[in-house]
Amino acid sequence: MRVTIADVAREARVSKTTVSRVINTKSDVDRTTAARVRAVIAELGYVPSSGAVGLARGSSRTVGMLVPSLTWPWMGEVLQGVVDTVEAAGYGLLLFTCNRGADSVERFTSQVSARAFDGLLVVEPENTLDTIIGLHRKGLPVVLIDDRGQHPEDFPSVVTTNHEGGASAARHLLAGGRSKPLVITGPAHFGCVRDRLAGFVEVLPAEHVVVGEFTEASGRSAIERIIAEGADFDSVFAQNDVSAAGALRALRAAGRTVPDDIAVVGFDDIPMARHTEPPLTTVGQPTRAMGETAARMLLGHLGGTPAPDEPVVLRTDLVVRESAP
Amino acid sequence: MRVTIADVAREARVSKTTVSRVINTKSDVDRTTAARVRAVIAELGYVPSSGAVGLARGSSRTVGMLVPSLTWPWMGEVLQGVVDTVEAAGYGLLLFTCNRGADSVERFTSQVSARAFDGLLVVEPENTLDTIIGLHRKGLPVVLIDDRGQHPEDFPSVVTTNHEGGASAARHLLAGGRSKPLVITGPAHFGCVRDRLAGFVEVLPAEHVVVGEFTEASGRSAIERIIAEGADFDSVFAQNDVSAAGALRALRAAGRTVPDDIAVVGFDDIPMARHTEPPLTTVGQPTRAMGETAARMLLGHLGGTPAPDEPVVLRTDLVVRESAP
DNA sequence: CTGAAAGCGCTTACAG
DNA sequence: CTGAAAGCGCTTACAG
Repeated sequence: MRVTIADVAREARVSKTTVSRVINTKSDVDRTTAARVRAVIAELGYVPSSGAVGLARGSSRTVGMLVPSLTWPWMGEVLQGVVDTVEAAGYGLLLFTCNRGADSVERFTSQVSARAFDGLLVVEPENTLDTIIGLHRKGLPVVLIDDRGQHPEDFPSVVTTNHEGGASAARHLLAGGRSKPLVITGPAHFGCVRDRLAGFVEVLPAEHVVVGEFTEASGRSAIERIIAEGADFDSVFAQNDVSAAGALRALRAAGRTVPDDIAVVGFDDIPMARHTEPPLTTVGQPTRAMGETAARMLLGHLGGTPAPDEPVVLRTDLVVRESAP
Repeated sequence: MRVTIADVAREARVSKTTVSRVINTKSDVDRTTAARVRAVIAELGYVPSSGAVGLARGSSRTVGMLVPSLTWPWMGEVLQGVVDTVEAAGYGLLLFTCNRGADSVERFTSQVSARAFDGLLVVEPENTLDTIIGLHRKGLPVVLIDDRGQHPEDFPSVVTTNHEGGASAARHLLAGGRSKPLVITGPAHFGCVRDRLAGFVEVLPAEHVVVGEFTEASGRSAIERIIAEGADFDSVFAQNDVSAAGALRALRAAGRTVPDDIAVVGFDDIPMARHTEPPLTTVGQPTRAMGETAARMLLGHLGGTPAPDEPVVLRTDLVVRESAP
């Protein structure tokens, strides 16, 4: 049978109130009484029921996290950062991915109403931003981990320096003597895509820009198309590593040598980047730090610190490998 | 203010008992009464508090999952399989990684006593098996996702055909005309390492066996060492893809061509496997299915279906790519 | 078919 | 410094 606060109270010959006070280390408990209660707690192996505590206190000491997918290359790092931070604070992490359409979004929002968690971290799944904003308006603390650069105003979020990241890629290529870049972007409606491109072309104007889809296939076909067109280019800036990997493959298939003929720079620095042939120079995103920072912001908010209304900006960093030395 | 069952009852002019019966679709409620209650529920946007329900019912409709790391290449797939299954059943998923030593293991076990979840899925973090077994003995439903082949007897678990996987790699190399394989294993104390090796050598005896660590560096150094020794080999079976990637790199550095000089086969089929140079032939593990299966077993157990006492075995499948055509 | 009441295991004014 | 009692929002015998 479960050990309850009543058992502890009886055994220690005090009231449940006093036991509660000891557990929650309130002042105003006699030192020897407190010691006796603690001894009984240890002896009985008592642990407060999280459900009961949550009900009585009106909070669950649990944080929710909503993500579009768990298999994206950088998601593991973000999650790890979140879990580490949340666990260290004594909170639990409830994980959701609503990838079954409207139905599952609804299921998710009902968990919110059920008060299953006190606050929410979100990497936005496609078409859920309105829902998220709605929940936030209704009082749910939310922090957005913004991988797309399209957070609404005044919304607590962590972002990275996409513009500067693009610029750093351009500076690196320029310093390496490249002047005719091909840019393979991601989907055009993402803010990060616009920012990375803007940062890049400010430093190094690009005659060739192909809109990709952040997929290997789109990276590959961008190269195939541009080569078929007979375009003249000496370098590639792919806006994520996955499409950069596709580009590397297509270049090799076309008989172009990387980096001698064509230098290639990616974006993200996912684990795969060090295993491509040749290893990929890329603009690294601090994925783990993004998770940690977002979690800290949310926990802070739950603890009473007002969330910053400006997005928190984390730095990207160029990682130089063989594809663009 | 939160809408409670009392609000619904008042508005629908019935007792809380009746509302509860409607929510939980018990029989014995007048059709028109039920309809009226449902209408009020919809109108008020009432959602039962998960904490209160859990407390009253003694269960949380939440499953816990304990993993050693969230950044391992195949963990995302396992997690996705788990989350999909658990969500579809209307359960929540509480995620734990106790990678801060004994301290965090303790924190985790106290969550168990707190009844934060009804059952546990675990990919065993180093040195926690005893704790897990202890929790299971005390009545916590547990299903082990066994990536190492070292589950105790009579423990509900899902495993893969490591022995057959090793054998399939050997058969493939043999069919390709290879006869002098080098095997790069993982840590010797893992059951899966022994099984994969045993399956392999039953088909194709290996003169050269190097104990690795499932890391890129260990794969690389295994090749460097064996080449330095002047060993004669025409193929490599690396027991995971990460070390196979290291092997590919070292072979290239040593001027050996893959697959012409040396054929290479890995194990796992992580996403990276299709991006190595050349793309890696590998023994695929059904990682997502492992997660799904384990989750289904656990949910079934929570629902009353007795858990199978034999491990559930999932099939590995050879994926042929260019490194060993 | 329906409801009053007790109970799940805590916390928190309130009173002393 | 301590305790009795009410309350958090549900479910579940029990009685009708």
